[in-house]
Amino acid sequence: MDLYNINPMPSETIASGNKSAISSQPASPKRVAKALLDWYDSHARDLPWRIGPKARKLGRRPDPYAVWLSEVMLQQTTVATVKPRFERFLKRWPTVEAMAAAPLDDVLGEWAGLGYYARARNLHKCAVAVTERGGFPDTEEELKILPGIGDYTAAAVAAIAFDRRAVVVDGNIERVVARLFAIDTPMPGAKPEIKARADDIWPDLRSGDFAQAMMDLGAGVCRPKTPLCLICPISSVCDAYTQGNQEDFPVRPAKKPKPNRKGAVFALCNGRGEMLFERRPEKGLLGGMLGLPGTAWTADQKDECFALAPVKAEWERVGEVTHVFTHFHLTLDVYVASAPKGFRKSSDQQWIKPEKALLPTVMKKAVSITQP
DNA sequence: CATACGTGGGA
DNA sequence: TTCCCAAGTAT
Repeated sequence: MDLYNINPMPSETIASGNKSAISSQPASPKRVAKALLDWYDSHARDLPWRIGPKARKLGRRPDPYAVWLSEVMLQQTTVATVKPRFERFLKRWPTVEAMAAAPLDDVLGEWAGLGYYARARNLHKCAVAVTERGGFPDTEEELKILPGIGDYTAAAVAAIAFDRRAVVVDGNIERVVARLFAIDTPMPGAKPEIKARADDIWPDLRSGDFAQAMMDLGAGVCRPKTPLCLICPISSVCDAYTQGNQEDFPVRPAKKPKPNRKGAVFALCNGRGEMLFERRPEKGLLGGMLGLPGTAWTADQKDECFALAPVKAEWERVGEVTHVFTHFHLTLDVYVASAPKGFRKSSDQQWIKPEKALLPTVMKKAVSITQP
């Protein structure tokens, strides 16, 4: 017998987590929403971009700029990673106008290490667009037009920053709803059904708090592995919990294996402790970021890669680095040389002290093994 | 609809 | 170690 497949205990005997739990039927949408909002009132996470439920009820609203910035940073990125980076961004550019006025390369540099660099390019583009129109739009429809703002972010900003009723569906809410209604359609086909079921229980009031309540529940209670159903405020109306198979939802298709790719990068050093970097093409992998010059990254490694080196020199192989991208494994040979006399960098290249270069992680790894 | 697009942390 | 995946978007 599954540990969790039991009847709900009397609320007094359960951890303080679900004092606000729904105790009995009927499980109307309104009761589900109330149970989650009550739970949020006492269990909301304290996050730097968030106005907590108490202050929110007193009329305080979060800065749309901060909400937007946090939502973009949180796309496919953990809260723990985002927290300090969000603080740095907000300190450096306190307003959307300030960010819009900054050079794109500064925004990319501040983003270095966070991944999915199209987000940073779109972040800057969006800041410019918002500044031109005099501020953030306050509807889902208008938000979704902006660069880097899709279904999720448009709904999240509309709900959290502007208190619009918007059905917000991220990975957490997807999981909560899939379990709540035991939706066994495989992802991503289940998305329309999940959105519809979320819509059913979504309240007209406190839409933003409800979105955050669902996300907090998904992150801390209705977790992907070993969900804490015993302290869940809505376990008694959860179909998956009733069936005892909460971990089976949502249903995900088997993942495909990642192919291997190889390449080489060339670390050219000058006499001033600097290294030669170049700006990567605007589109594609690590687009717009600084990196070491090198070969393309392909399935078959070529023996003679030195044609792609920045200059003919005494290249010494110092080792290799491995890195895992979303869709492939990379092994990078790393070569080092001193710039020959009379070497002239091209206009798209720049000399930077390696410890000061703002680089994507894979490039940081490559640079690190060139250091003594 | 499928694929490209990063990274780090936890089990 | 290996696998999973975290507040997705663009094409």
